[in-house]
Amino acid sequence: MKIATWNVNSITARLPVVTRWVETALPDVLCLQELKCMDEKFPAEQFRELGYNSEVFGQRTYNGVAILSRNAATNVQRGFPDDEAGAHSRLIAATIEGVRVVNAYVPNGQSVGSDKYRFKLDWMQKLHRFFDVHKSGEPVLLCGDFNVAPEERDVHDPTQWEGQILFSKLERAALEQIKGWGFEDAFRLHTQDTGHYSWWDYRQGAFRRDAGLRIDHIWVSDPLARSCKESWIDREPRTWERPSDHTPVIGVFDF
DNA sequence: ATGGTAGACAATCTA
Repeated sequence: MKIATWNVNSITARLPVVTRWVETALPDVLCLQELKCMDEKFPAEQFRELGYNSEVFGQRTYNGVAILSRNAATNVQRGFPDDEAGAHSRLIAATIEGVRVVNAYVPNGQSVGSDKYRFKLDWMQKLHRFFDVHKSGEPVLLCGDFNVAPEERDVHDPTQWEGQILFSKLERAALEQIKGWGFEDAFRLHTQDTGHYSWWDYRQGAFRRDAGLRIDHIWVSDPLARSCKESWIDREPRTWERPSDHTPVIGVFDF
């Protein structure tokens, strides 16, 4: 099973780039974030032609997540169980080939200490509690745009980023709390060095300078960690015309 | 020092 996660920053703007990548990468499962469109605008037919089923949790203008899969997705869950009407579309989960796949778009948080920062920390607490119903012996995979770089080696300039949004102490602690459920970072099962990033700001030539952060992740419970053959970040789509500011993260499992 | 760029959607908001 080959699974990928990608924040596409508008699926309608990014459709050419995403279909081009899918045609050669051929993931079995593709988790998308930041669709920026409602369910009825999602290009499900185009993905159907490429052989994918789409489970979509859209939202007008902001957010929106989807799980595309070659095989059937069952028990699809949209949002947190206690979400009220008008809650952000940031979470979708489905069972595919026996794996509980959870696709999360963690809030950006804007700036440390802001209302959006507190919303981010609250949302991450909710995500932590979301796994209360699962045991770490089950095959569970949590992926998406976590909007947090876990460690210094995931940041191009840790000194500059220390205490900033995406790399502040409380965000990293909240991430550790979620991980404490029993997750392992699939990417770090195989690669230990620095210089691997999944996001580069559109501004100030960040990609050209390789001024990136590793904020998109695939986390897995023990049964999946033991069957994880490879995990990498494919930075090629970030070099294409009209790219997303994020690039796909991939994991391959014998499962 | 509060920019810089991209997207949605029509004056700002979010990232």
